[in-house]
Amino acid sequence: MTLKELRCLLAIVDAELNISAAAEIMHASQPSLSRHLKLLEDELGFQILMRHGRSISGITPAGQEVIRLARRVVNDVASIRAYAANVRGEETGDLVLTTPQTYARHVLPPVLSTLIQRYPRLNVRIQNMGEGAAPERACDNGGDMMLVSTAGDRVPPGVALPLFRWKRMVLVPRGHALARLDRPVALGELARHALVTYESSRRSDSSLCRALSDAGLRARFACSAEDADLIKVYVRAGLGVGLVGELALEPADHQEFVVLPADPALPECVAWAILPTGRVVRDYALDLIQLLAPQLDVDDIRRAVDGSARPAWPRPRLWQSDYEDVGTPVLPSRPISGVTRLPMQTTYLG
Amino acid sequence: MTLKELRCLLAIVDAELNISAAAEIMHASQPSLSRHLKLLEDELGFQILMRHGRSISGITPAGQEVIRLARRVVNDVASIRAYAANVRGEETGDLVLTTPQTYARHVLPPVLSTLIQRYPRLNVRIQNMGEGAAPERACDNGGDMMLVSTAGDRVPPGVALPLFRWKRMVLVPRGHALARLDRPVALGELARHALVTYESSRRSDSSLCRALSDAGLRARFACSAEDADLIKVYVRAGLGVGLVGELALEPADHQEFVVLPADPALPECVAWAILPTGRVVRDYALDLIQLLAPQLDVDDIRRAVDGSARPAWPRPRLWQSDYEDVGTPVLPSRPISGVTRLPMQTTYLG
DNA sequence: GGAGGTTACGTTCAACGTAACGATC
DNA sequence: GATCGTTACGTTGAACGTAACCTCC
Repeated sequence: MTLKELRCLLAIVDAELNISAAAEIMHASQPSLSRHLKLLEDELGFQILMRHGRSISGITPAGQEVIRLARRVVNDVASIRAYAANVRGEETGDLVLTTPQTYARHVLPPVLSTLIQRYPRLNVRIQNMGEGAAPERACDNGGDMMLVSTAGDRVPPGVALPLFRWKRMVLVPRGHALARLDRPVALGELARHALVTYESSRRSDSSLCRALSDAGLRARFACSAEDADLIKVYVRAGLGVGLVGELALEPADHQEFVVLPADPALPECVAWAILPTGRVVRDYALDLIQLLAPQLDVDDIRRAVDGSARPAWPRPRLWQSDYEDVGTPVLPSRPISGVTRLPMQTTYLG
Repeated sequence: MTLKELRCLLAIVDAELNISAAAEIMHASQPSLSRHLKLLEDELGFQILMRHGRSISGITPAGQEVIRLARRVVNDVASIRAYAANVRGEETGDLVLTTPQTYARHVLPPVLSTLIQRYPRLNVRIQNMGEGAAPERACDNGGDMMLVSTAGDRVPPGVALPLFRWKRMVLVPRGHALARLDRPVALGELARHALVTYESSRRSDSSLCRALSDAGLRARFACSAEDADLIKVYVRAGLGVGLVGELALEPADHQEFVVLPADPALPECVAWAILPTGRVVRDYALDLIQLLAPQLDVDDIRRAVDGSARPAWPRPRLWQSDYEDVGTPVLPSRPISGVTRLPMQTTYLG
């Protein structure tokens, strides 16, 4: 069994069981992958993938488990590489973020700007994700970090770091019935209007629906989107009362809309960073977390990821709406890596 | 980076940094290992091992971490192999047990006999271990399972399965002052005599010492051993009052000695099986656990090992001294493996 | 000078890609 | 007949072992 065989298997699986496509991705010939797969199956003594004659049609039950284990192996190898890159003080690499649109649009820009200033050759890739969706397959997608919002207690698997808290705000066009309130909008008032809010709030177990049903009320949705900016568009178009994260509000929105706090009974949301358990985290990924949540301790994070401790995280601070006004975010002093960096040529004498 | 390189690194480390010795173990030439190590170090960009000129003198700090990660990789690969062997219904393989002498001598014989009957080609290797020693490096030694005793709450790392409980018994020669008691020996009486007991009970945080000091008493040791049979020898020689696990008592001992229960204030001991977290467990290892602790659920164990659940284990039963009298232990019905076994030639159609 | 690690070199075999083939839709 | 996987085969290069070399006790 070789790493190459395992990587081929995963490539084939990730290419939706198309060997030719997987071969392209791996920059190898198709027969080569075919062969590696066969070798692996021969060694294990059973089929991993099911065949319809000559085409691959699925994964055997045992294959599922093999794939899970194979993923662990290649992740572990990636960890060694990442660790070495940290030791070398390498400042290049990939950073694959899976994040809801709201963070990508309203939280990450200044933060990533600072990060890229520090690591000019860093390659950040932002993968969009539904506001609250895909909590299960958290970090199995190979990404380095996932950002999620929760209002309840269901934290997805992996190492979950509470970054900051934020509140939802009510958004109505000037001249709307609620516009003259000048105080938090009560749950009852929310229930009386058609709402325009996040897709994820529509689920009956969402914090919004639960807060309303706890008060004996029920939400009525005019329209929902995954994207706070789209929500604004529909509020502007008069479809209903908007309910968005304060993160998404910019100065111009306060000009155009009337923005009111929501009933305090509507729970705060928490932004979490989810790190894959056991994988070594690159220094720049920790830097990103530091920028998002200065209250977190880097060593605590490392210990949590490698499983050697289960720290009690500090309560996250409230997000300040106009991040830029508070000054450009700063990076902690370097190096943050847990080990002393060795210049490559140094000969280590005992 | 290849698996071979990682394996070479570990072989060198495990051969106490002697490449030549490691080469012998790996059935390869010494320059080959030397080369693999160099390739790995070149790829990582820093030294893993420290050199005094041409001899290897130690491990760099970063190297320690690389070794830790490398161990994880090769363990994970071993897991794939073990899983495949389970799927194939393979009944051959190694089972490396690390166990205190008492279990090896008094608990395992009938159990392993049954196991070997079921798996005639199984290769069991028993590694001796101090009665309570080496709790940290639990399963890092590459073994499949570790048996330990605890009387307190300090359970070593890994997946700890409570197998059974046992009590300590007081052992005195016929004619000894305590011999006519015919009732449990009180703590005060124990403290008045020189004791002959397990090495591990000598530690000031042992359950024996704690029980005595809680009663304002202090133990006096005449002699201690890791081996219950040695303890009997010294009791026979009149060195003091013996204190041994009931497991270690055989019919002949009741003839020769006077055996009395110890004060109930002396806590019961629990026998634990420690499995390495995350490693796939071979079916025969689970069978062994079943024989030792029929109350444990096989699927619970699998879930605990792969990290997908953290079951509440049932309270272990009390060990019965004369195991053989209760009948030969029986194995659960087969197959216990979590997956359907595939005959090797079967073509899986989707 | 011996134990133990590195360098040099020739050989071998494993892995790759091209091309031909087969099967399935 | 187009798509996709397998088999066949020739070539190349990576990895191994032997032997020579170095170097520190």
